[in-house]
Amino acid sequence: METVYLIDGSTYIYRAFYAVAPLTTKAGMPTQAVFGFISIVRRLLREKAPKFLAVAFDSRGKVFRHDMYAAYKANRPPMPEDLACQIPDIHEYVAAENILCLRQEGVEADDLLASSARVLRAAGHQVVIVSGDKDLLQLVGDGLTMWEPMKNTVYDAEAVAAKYQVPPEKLLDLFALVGDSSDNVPGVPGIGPKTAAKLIGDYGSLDALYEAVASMKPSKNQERLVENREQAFLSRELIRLKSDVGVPHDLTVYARRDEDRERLTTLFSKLEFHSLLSDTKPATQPVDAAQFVLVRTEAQLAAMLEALQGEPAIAIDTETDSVEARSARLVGLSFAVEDGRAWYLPLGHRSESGALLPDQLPEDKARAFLAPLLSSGRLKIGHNLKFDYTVLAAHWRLPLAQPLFDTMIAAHLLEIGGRSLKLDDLIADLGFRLTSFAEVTKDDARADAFAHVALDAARDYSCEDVFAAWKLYQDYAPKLAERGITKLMDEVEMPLVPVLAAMEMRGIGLDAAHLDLLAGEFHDKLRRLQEEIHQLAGRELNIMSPKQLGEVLFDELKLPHGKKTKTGYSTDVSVLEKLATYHPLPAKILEYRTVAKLLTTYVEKLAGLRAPATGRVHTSFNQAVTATGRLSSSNPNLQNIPIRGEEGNRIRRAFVPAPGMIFLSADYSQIDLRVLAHYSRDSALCQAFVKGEDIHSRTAVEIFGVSPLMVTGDMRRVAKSINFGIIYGMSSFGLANQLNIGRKEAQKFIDRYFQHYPGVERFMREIAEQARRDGFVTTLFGRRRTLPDINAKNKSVREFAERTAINTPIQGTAAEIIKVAMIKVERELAARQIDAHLLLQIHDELVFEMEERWLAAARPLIKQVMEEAVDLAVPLAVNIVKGDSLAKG
DNA sequence: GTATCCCCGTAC
DNA sequence: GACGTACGGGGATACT
Repeated sequence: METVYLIDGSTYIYRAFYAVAPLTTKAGMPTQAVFGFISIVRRLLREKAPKFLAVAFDSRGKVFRHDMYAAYKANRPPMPEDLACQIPDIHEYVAAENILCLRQEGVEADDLLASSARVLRAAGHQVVIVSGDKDLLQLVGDGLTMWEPMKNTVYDAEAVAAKYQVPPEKLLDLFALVGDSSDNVPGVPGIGPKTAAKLIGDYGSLDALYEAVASMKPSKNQERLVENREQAFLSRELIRLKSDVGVPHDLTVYARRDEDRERLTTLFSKLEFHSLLSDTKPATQPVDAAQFVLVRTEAQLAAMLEALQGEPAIAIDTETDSVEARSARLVGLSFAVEDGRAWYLPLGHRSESGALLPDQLPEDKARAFLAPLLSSGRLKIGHNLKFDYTVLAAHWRLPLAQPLFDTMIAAHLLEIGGRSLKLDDLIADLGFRLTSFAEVTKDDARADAFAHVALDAARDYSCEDVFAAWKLYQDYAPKLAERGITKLMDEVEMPLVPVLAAMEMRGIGLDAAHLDLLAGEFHDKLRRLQEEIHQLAGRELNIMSPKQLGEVLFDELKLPHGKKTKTGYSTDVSVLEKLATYHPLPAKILEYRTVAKLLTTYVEKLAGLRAPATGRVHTSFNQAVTATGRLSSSNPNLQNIPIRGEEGNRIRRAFVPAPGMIFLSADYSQIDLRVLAHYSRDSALCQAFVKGEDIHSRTAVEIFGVSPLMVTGDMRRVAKSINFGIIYGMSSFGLANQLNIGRKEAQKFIDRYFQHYPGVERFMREIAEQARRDGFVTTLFGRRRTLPDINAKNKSVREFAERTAINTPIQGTAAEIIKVAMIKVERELAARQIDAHLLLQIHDELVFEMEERWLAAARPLIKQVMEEAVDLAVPLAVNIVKGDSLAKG
């Protein structure tokens, strides 16, 4: 018994055409459907490694269903010319890949798939249909599943039943009632999926339903059924798949054969699919351990260094006994160079009793030998170098010197890897499979598992990893150059690595007593609020459960419900605030939520993460997470510490400088709007910044048409909302919601805004056009964000991509500016031997720690370096304040 | 019991 | 549906 994959070619041609960003050859020949189609097939080949498969296509022209029903698919526009011209290349690809192609005049792909599935099932084989077409779900059953690669979901009989409320064998009857507007199959008008599922569920089948229809009690639905009887049965025949068209019975015909490399190469060259071209070269290559050397003695270490001598670029990896770099001890170090040679230097392998194993050089000796290399100006390559940097700096006081090349960050810049940036996953794309950590440690769950791995096994594992990093470098470096972001990599992202590592190592001080005080107070307050809430609700409930809250508010108290969520009625702030006018309960709930949030997310979390010895918390600043190039912070997230409200500020007060030190906080004033001014060159906006005006007041002057002296607090508030909204691509609806005003009025504000800042409107229009044309947007330093949905058919999906297109260059550029500032500030402080150090970055703000005596020198220097970090069309402005905690004001 | 989704709320 | 980027807590739900 074998598993056969049957690919629904036709739907994927269409999907690829509409879903993938427009792509053409240099000469303008459209290619995105071919590319998208190839991507799907390649993914199947890679992930499922099918031994047997076929792909089915629709035939051109009329099919038998047109004879049954002239209007079949009549509402379908003809295939767009841009797509039609790609069809031959798709067939050429299937042929070159040597995959069985099913195609027959007068028959649709669905029928071929149904027929093929039937004969294969009859012969006892498993069938997996690769498709996103719901009509094919009627085939699902014993031994036959459907895989939807776009969503990566598998449908078996249960999944179908869960989705449609009827088992797959009754889907045909269900669809007969519902119809299908895309194929112009009528069904019974007025009957949707819900009603249909109920009817089929109640009566068992379409036939049974119609037998009973006469005796049903009169209703709208009954009328509809009676009136459209013919249509329902016709619909069923239209949707019913034909499973007896001629298809190969012999399994061997479906067997996966070797692809025709030359033919593929020719095709990919013609289509200018450069990334696929390189893919075809190394199919799968085992990592060759023959050139992996275990370095046991001083002589061997000297020999290794000798071999590394002439190498301009060296990949490095550290093995440790902990995932926490700051506290980790070194277990080993590995090095790799271009031709596949790699070395493993064991240092901290231990017996079960904890004693060091023999055949390992002493650490101080290793350090002395390696220091010249690690401090040299040669390129050091690694995957997640911040980890290795931290281990070496914390453990050996030996920071890795620039230049660096972090393959994880490079992959992120190149938008490679989807959601996984793990070394194993990235190197798999280049055709290598690595031994997993679980394999080499034999599932040893101890934190220091690697220290107990035998030396030979550790050598192979570590050398594989460092070899992989080298290979990634080889692949990524030219791709960065192709995108024109080598400078971003070399001059921004890589120099930032040591800066972030140092910030993480320093941590920030926490006042434990103050946290304890807050915890006690918040607990008391929550207890009191809980009692009051239960009193007002008339019963006990879990206040944190939106579900239970909804029951009390909307079912029991009958308060008016507003917007819905997927699972019930919303109970978020905006809803509860409105309800507060009807009943005292919602206000109490809001208060409870606020305090609970502060207690669990901040007070308790921070107290738990304090390092006992120092009382400091050490966040992780991640450089390869966000789509725009911002940093993110986790464990704990120190970029979302509360700032609004008195209680939030009390949490900020828990962050304190070390004894004898002070904080200095420097934040960019309106950096996003200044970037917008730079991009748009809008003269009013630029002028406002050049003159150093309060931008929100200035905007208020413009949109309300009053003199500067007449601007009220309310006017400024409205202007501020608009200024922020603009950066996010907000609509009149959004602004209206934000300001609690009518939509018309909101639109009026927006109109007036654009009237006075016409350059901004032009910028927004042009960036969206550019995104539609290129399929991506870029930042000042060339970071690219691909927008797959920018030409989507679905309006809300497309509009979301458009807002992203507007926001990303602004947010991304602001992120780059502050990154550059961080690098320069640290450099300048060090050059002047000013002992002031970065602790935090909060997107537009930098927090430093220093002794008071450095303040006078540090303050103007930091301000100047930040303001001059990059050269924009408008000046950058920095506010800078001293503090004895993070509290504001 | 664990993993994941969803809702909600905090920051810029 | 309607305002962009994150992280994270807790409940609800799905899965093992």
